[in-house]
Amino acid sequence: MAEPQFAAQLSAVMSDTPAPIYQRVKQAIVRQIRTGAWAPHQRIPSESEMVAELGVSRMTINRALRELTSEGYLLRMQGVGTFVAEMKPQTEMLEVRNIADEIAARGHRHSSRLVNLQARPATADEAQALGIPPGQRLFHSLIVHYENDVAVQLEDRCVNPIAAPDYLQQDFTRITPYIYLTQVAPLTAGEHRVEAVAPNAAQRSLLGLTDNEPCLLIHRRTWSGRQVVTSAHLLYPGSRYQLFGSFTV
Amino acid sequence: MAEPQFAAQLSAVMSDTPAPIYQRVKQAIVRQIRTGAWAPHQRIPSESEMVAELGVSRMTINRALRELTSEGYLLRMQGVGTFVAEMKPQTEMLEVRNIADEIAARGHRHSSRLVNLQARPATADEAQALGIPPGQRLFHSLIVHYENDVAVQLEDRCVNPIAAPDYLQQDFTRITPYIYLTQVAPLTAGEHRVEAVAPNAAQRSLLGLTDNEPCLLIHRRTWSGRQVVTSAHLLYPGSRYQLFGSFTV
DNA sequence: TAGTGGTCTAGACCACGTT
DNA sequence: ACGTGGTCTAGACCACTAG
Repeated sequence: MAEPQFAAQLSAVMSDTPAPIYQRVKQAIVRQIRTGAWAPHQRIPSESEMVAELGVSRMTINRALRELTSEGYLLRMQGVGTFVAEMKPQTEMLEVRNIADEIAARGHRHSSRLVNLQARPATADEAQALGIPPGQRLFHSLIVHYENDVAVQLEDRCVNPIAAPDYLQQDFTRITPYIYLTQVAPLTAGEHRVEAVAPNAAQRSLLGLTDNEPCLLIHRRTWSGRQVVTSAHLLYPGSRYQLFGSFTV
Repeated sequence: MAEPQFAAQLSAVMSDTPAPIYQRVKQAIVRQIRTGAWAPHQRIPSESEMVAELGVSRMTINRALRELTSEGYLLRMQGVGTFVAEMKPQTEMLEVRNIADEIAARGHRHSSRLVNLQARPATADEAQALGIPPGQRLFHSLIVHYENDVAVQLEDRCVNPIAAPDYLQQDFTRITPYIYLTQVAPLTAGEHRVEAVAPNAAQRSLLGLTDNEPCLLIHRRTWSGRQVVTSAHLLYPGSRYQLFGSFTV
């Protein structure tokens, strides 16, 4: 019933910061969890108990608890109570950014060379990736991206003509396919896969690789509604590119 | 002033679903954005306008708008208004999961072989990664992880003795270093980097690779407070492992 | 039946930016 | 001065789960 420690924690937070009440309540709760005073799976005081102990309206307590739930700190079950969530930093994340943005963010110059742009029948693999019948007409583009004139990405892309009928008429030295496609077909979902591969002779030549150095291959598919808009293979020289991510619990 | 389209949208959503009001308001707004009726950077009706048009309390409208803001759909500026956020799915994410969990999730059997476990002086690189003086004593472990007896990860890990003094006494065939370390030193932050590399002879031997196939290398550092707890190199055979991620806008 | 969280309201005061 | 979003309250009704 009495939660002197929590009340003390809160009043401590109350006094020093001029933050909104719901923020201070959140801070106090996170502190209880971080210090271990409230362990995972443990039930924490109910909304009405906090209202009584802290002298704050229930809506304010509710907002604090709701936000902490959506942030992964708490689990709530109607009719049961509120519990400390299990610390699960098991699935951390890596950013996958647009190549042109990434180069610009480094303060470098992006340029590209259009190697191929045509309509042709889909191979079996391509048809499967795009969700169209094998042999059906698709658009294909092959572009090398440079960072300060050094090749950093080989973009091998298939496009569903239904989603972007004017794809072949674009100037892909001025606009990247990714940007164009998001303009004509607002993307709603996507997936990507990363693996390490050895480039073949044609790929080595296009990227200007002399030895057989390993490359990162990102295979990305993008949807607009139920329709696959595009399927791309992005090949990066291992020595010139890294994926990076950081996280905070 | 009059927003017949929006009001119509909302009443449509209102009628069919028995969802909470704030949810229906959110859906209606998202629909306005998805269909392009409300374009990026465009100002949308104010809270009080929505209250008048939709006959809903301001707190309910406020909750809908607040949640959509935290979900990235909207931008709000006090004293100015609420605006449609720019669609920026530029930085998509890849999951990086714990190897044991990942194998278990596939319904396969995880096992591991402890190749090395010792205390030794830090090399220059290791010292830098851990944030300790070069030559200072650290713990080192080298473990091969198997999925159904096929090697899928080589885990080369340095540990800060300050953070985990009993590291050498653990049985790492029963508990993975990652799990042990999160137990003794609650992690608060981390970073990782992924690149494609060619494995050396020792690495090939430990992973049971015959040819010189490319590998994914994940370098991960983990903090507990201001202290680096551990720095690990995780090496995956390219043919046996892929990172995967999917996203929805 | 009693307690929990989930939602909603009508009204209020405030800080902020524009005019 | 005015309209904006940011916050807070006191009270209410409901759905759900447990004993």
